[in-house]
Amino acid sequence: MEQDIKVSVDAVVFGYDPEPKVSVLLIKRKFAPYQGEWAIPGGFVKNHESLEHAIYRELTEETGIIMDYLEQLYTFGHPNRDPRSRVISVAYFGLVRPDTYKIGAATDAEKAEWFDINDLPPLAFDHQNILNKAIDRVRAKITYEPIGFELLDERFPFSDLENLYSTLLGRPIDRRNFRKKILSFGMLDELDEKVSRGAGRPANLFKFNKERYFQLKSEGILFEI
Amino acid sequence: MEQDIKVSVDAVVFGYDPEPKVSVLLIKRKFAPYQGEWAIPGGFVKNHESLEHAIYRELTEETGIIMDYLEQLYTFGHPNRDPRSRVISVAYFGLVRPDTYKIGAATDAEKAEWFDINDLPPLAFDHQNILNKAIDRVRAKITYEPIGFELLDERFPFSDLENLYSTLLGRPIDRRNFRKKILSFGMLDELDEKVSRGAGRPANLFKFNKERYFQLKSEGILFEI
DNA sequence: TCAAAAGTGTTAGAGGTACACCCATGG
DNA sequence: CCATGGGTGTACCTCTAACACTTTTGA
Repeated sequence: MEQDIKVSVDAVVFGYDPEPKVSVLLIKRKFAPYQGEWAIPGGFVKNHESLEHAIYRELTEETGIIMDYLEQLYTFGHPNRDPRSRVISVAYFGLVRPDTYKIGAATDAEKAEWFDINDLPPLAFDHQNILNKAIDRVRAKITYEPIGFELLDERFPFSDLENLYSTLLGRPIDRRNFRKKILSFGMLDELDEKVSRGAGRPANLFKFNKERYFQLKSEGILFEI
Repeated sequence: MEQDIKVSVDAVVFGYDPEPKVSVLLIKRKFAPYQGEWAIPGGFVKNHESLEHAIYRELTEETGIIMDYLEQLYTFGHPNRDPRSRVISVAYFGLVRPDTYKIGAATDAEKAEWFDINDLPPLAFDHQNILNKAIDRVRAKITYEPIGFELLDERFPFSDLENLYSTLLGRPIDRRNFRKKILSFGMLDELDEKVSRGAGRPANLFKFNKERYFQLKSEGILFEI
């Protein structure tokens, strides 16, 4: 008997809104099954495109967003995960910076919206599983690879980084120890620029130095929180 | 245009032969393409079986081996990775214990053989990529999860564990510090049994206590080398 | 001048790393 | 009795974790 299995790609796209909260991009489904329900963006792979190309294409079509970081997460293949037919889904997770985030939030054309990861609507298919796995992965990954910077503006005050980590990890962090540790890696450039956000002393801006990171990595010096 | 993509599963199965060396199970292909060349075992997924079921089935059919540990690795989907048509492969890696290992080595029925990971033949398709990724993953994973025990007999002398780690990590380890650290987790039961292997003082046997491991894990105590 | 956020050092304790000799057995 | 692999303790040093006050600005 001929194999009859469809292949789709789906992406859990994270954004960081320095309220602080971590958000996920969801779309409202236009067609059955699960019509009118929320789902993570994605769709079927075309015959001659790569999986990465497919996910970029779908995200552009459905949400207009462009990710700053993308990584394969897991492949979900349970035989009954789609009520129509056998569909396996190669899931990815993506990270976007706040400026992109803002644009995405305005793109109502396709009915895409950001949701706080602690306040999600019910999701179509097995998308809650996918989302849970993505959250676990991001949480674990920010402790040993510097992917957190992909959720911040290119130039950011140190407190944004602090808040991102303590929000994602779900626990308070010691500001002094955290700053000491991060700066000791020498992967951040301190800029001669300050930013003031309402009350309080203005903060110095920092920039993640990717070249320096790769150099240090090749010397065996690892990022780790 | 209708989607026409095939889905296969492939598994990189590791065994540990306390020579010491780490081996991978390969099969010699019977049919084109790449007829007569070595490849990692795998095959097409049936319409109504799960991906895990598919990989277990294929491994039984092709090599007669039963894995002690299996984990999804990555999904390879480049449009040209199979010369016949579009095929995406969900890759897994598996670990087997030496007793299973021995049986597998004898199962010549399907022309399956073990190869030292440092002395491999050229591989069909993109299987070298898959293998590289699997090796990287296993190497990284044994440092933060106790999967190494799935490569040893249920009861093993401590030196087997030492040799496994130093072989996989590709560097010498300090015997005293390693033993101190591993035993400090309290995940190993020391048995009242010794084993003698040729010359030298007989070694005490140990056993990995899985229940204790999960208990400690739930208390937040993590395995880490 | 007050509220709010940024910036900054020290100390005690835990954990990691380096290191060498004796023990038990088989041949 | 000798070759081979098994088993063990200590000291230094680095890294982590705990902890509170001063500075700079906007309102």
